[in-house]
Amino acid sequence: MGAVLYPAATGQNRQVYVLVRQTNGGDLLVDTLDAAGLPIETPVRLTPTEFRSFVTSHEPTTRASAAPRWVWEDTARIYPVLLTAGIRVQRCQDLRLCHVILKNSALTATSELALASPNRWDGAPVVHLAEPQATLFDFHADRDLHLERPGDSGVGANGSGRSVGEGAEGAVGETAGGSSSAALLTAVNSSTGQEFQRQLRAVAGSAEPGRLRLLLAAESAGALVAAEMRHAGLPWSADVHDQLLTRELGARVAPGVRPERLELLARRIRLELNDSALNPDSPQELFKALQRAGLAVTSTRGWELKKLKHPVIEPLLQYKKLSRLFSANGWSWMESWVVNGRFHPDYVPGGVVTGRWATSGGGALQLPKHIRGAVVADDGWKLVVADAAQLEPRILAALSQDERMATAGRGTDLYAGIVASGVVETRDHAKVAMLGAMYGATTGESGRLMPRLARAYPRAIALTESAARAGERGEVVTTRLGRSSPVPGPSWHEAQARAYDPAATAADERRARSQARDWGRFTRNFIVQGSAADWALCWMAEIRRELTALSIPDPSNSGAARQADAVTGRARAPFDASPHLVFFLHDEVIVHTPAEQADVVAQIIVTAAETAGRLLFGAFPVDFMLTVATIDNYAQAK
DNA sequence: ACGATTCGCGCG
DNA sequence: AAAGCGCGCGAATCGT
Repeated sequence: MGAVLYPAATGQNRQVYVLVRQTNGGDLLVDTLDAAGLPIETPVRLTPTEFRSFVTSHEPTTRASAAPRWVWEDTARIYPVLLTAGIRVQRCQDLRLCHVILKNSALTATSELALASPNRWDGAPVVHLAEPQATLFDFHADRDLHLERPGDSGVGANGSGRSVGEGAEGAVGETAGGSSSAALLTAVNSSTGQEFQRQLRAVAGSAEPGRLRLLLAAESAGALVAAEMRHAGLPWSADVHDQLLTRELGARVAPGVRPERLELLARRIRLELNDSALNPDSPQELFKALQRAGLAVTSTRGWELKKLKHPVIEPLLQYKKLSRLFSANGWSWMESWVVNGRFHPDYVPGGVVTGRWATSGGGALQLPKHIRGAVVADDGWKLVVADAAQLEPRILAALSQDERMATAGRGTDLYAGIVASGVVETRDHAKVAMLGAMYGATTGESGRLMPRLARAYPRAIALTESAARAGERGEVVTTRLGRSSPVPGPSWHEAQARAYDPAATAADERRARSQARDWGRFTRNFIVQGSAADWALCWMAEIRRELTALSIPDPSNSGAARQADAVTGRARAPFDASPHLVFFLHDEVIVHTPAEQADVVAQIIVTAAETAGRLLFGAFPVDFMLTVATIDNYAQAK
């Protein structure tokens, strides 16, 4: 395997960590640590205001100086407050997210961290804001740093009304006894400090410290990006959106009322099905009405209805389409999530077991294609939209070192390359066959085409198969950078055990086999989807780093302007003047940029993809092709 | 009445 | 076209 460019633990560029902890009183305890995690300066206790100044003064103002890595428990909690004060940081280690990775990774399975009995670092994920307005937009600049976990106010899970300080640093046993400030000021004695030490040791003691170090850095960078994207928001034209809704649904109506077009369609459906009381939103009622009309359906799913011939089908499909638009992305959605021309969704880094992000509000990852025209760049600005083409097959080629598959995708659409190699006849077949290989299809067209793929690309297919077999045995699989799949739950193991019992019935065996195969399909997909997520995080982290560098003066470039407002002398808001990420969707990013910088941004995105490929796979010759478009609104992409 | 689950559909 | 992976969300429906 070629040399892989993982970051070194130590070296010329000595890493400085700044450990940030919260106190009961709202102050912050800040320790500067060396690369080994040992204190190198006297710890300081800062008020929130002092902390903001501290962060600002420690972030580099030129490209020549290295940024510290801020080490804190939870980026989602602390970083929005800094952003609101106009402060960005370059790097961090999010202990909460990194803990999850290290706790589960097969690469650190024997570490002290992984073997420890469950503690507060294994707790439930933070509760995210349901209403973005609550703390994000009502924030007053001179209000004190506010580190409460938003969802914890009111009725908590245990109803105890546990204070922030207790949750963060006290009342967790580790600083028990003397919670004097002297004790709290000792980094190594704090829960946060101890956790950081455990994480450093887990990485250093693993078989692949370089990969894990990269993964933790990328995951943490993702947490920064998620907070920044939510803060900046996706440019959103409420006017365009409203016009689209009005055109499709009719004029806006009061909540709880069906818009005109929906109501008319509902009446037609009732008429055609001869059921004057039918609620077309009720699958149950609809199913019965369809049966009564003599339609042999097994469900009310759209794709099943599409195959039928009956006067009700057309209005019904139309109704389903429009009611979806109305309920998922209608006016009430706009009210909730679009503020001052920006869509502020709540991203959840690490929200998916594979390492993909999830959302906990706003549904940003399910933004329907037909409303993307409402994503409109500001005047004088552009959207640079980039999509990693056929990312997962390319990841599979690299993971399995399948040079023939990599060759099929070199400089071209990978599916087209498979066709050109004579493996299958059409691009569609190539795509269906590849998806089948990565998802574990056994039947249908995909199942039929798979064997041809296996003959042409034995290494790639062997990898997906071995991942599936591992899952069927209940084993763990691991992504390129070290994120491991969860182990199946107790009911899975019980089902397997039952099948081996002498008294097992045929049904027991069938159930066990079926569940084993289910889990195999999960692990089969996990290595590909998860490694693609590894790649995408590195890609995005690289993009972010380079975009940030654009706004940091280059010391060799004399006369570079400081990022300050000429009139007030105060730092500019972080995102109102320079290119920044505004959207991320698994294998796609959008950067909002002043028009004159769009070309530079596009180049940064392309270079970042190459860098991400090298970071994961070293010299292995696989292309990560992008489609890049500089446009005014998102509907113009592809 | 209200929380949990199911259905259907949006995205990759 | 509609199986094969991963999600979130809203409305209806189930369960207590």
